[in-house]
Amino acid sequence: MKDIALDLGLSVVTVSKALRAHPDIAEATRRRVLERVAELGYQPNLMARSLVTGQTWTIGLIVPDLLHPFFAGIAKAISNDIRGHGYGLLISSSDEDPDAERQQIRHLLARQVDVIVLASTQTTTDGLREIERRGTPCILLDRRFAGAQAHFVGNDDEAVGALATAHLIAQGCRRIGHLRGPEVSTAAGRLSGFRQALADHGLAAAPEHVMALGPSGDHRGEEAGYEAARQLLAMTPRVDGLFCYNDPSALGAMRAVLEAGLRVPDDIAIIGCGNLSYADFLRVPLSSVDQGAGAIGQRVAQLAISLAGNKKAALPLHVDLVPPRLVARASTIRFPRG
Amino acid sequence: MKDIALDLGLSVVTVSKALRAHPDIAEATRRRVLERVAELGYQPNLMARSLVTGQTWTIGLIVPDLLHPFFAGIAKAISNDIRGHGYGLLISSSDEDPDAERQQIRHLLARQVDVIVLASTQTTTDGLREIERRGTPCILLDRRFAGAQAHFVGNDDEAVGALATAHLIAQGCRRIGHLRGPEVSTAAGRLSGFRQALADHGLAAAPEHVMALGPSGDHRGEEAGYEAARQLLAMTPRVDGLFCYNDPSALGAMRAVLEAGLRVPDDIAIIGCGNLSYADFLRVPLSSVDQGAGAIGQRVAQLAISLAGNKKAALPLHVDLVPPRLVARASTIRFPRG
DNA sequence: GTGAAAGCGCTAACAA
DNA sequence: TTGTTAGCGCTTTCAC
Repeated sequence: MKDIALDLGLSVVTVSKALRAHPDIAEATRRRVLERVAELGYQPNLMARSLVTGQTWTIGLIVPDLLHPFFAGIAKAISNDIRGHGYGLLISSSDEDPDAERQQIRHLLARQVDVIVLASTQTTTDGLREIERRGTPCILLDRRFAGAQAHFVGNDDEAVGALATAHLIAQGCRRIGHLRGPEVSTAAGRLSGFRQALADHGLAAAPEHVMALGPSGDHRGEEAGYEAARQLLAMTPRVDGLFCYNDPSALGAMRAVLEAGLRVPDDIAIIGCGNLSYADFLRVPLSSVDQGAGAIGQRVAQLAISLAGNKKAALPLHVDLVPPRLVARASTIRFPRG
Repeated sequence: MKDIALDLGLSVVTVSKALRAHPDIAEATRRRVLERVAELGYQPNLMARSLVTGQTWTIGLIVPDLLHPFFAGIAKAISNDIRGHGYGLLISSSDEDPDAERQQIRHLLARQVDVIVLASTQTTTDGLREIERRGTPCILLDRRFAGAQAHFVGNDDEAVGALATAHLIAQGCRRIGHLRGPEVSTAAGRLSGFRQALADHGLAAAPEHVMALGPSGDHRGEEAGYEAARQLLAMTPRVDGLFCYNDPSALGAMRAVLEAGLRVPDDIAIIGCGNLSYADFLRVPLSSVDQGAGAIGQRVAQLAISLAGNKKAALPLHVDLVPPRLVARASTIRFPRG
């Protein structure tokens, strides 16, 4: 295409420089070039440029499920925030499948992305080896790993658990249960925050009041929550407050409680996590902890951009814990003054 | 990297061919090469390859809002379906902003994507000119345009409207209203299907029973639906069935109806469109028309892959109308057998 | 079956 | 201020 631009009697180099506003180019020539470029609607081939500069202006994102509002929200925020900086976002959904995820990682690496952003479904840190070996900066999202040579942006999950639990305590709950999630950092953090908040108020959870939701994760969360809550209701003494790993499980738990002829929040107050968009419209609007997907996405975008710029000097590992926000609705509000 | 592979005493060419399972390469050499490649964890640079082959194995996707479950579902399905074929998905959210969308189009073009998939927010077909000029195949998604030189995959919106309306009629509604959406093909199609279904049953909508939701689109759909429904309730005679452009507006409408002391579905049956995931958990579970985002995504993926292969011989314009599916819930079911 | 030469579209050094 | 020479990492003829 530059050949075509040579009908200005210039060399390819000059045009190239003019296009990138290189300092040592005459204002007049630059004008002529830009004008002709506009006429022809010419656009430089970014691939070719990348091949020589080594920067692709591409950020790779791998999430377990694009349909999940949390990840979709993050993806949207990243997309919006990098747009103005000239970056593109290569997204793939790993479908909660560790093998697919590894394949995606290799794929992104082959495409020479500048940064990889990864909400991993792996259980080990092995999958990251290849990324490290290539020297590609990596940002872990949401789920944390112990010895990973990667940056991290996600929620402060202990704060999530503590926030929800403290709220239940403030609403007068004293026998608080927890439906805990799978064996990933988020679930562990929320459980730990739960325990911490109880301890801070001189309380403790009865062991049988902490139920695991099973490996279903968010998939069949409603059913898992329903089942777990039914078991929990059979315990004596009964819980009077329940913090659920996520909103779907909280929904299921609420169904179980209502079916048992109990009232929410009077008999049992229920709070979830995720603040899904339907929370307002339920039979009993669901209290929840908002994770701030938008904020997470913004911070990821900002970090990714700075990493993409500094390909050589690896920045020190950055850990960014986004604070959660409590959204109290009818399912927990027992005292109007709250 | 190939240089490194030259420690096998082969030429770059041979390695290149071996990697791509070129026919005229000795099985023995191929083995040696692949072995060494595995040892080193070498991966060919896809950019460099693209530069010479002209195919980038990249599909560009632009949607108005990645957070919207309809588009997120499509994106997820596309991502999953192209994965195995070696394609990558470059996604961007235009945020319902036509200018941002045009910028994204140029960006994708500069990146030499093989196919552009676009759920456009444009009102005219001008934005597509550049795509055509470049000869990049284009698939329009969801929203249709009259004279566009592009393929189309989306819902059969007339069928959406007809399906919902026929269902209301079958449930005994006779004075059916419609909250219609903005001036895009989807809203027009649903309105037209609505009218057609009524006509097919010897009915017609009173003009004052068709209310526009205003330009809010899906954004503040709930409020828009609430407002529109309140106006509708003031009319005499009152509607006994209501087909809403989307689920959020149906939710708002339901709120208005319940607040007015009327029953759903006994006094007014309500159906939306989109089948959002919360529909099951509402005070009155909401009937809806499912658009089949997954199916749309699959068909897009399939079409995109075939287009990406045939860059030279432009395929005949393909129009793929995915049939909608009725999901009847409590908000419309008046006759248990219905 | 293998390799040498040429080039994809662009930019980095240096020279002019 | 502009142009020349190289070369990014790969694939394509087309000889050998």
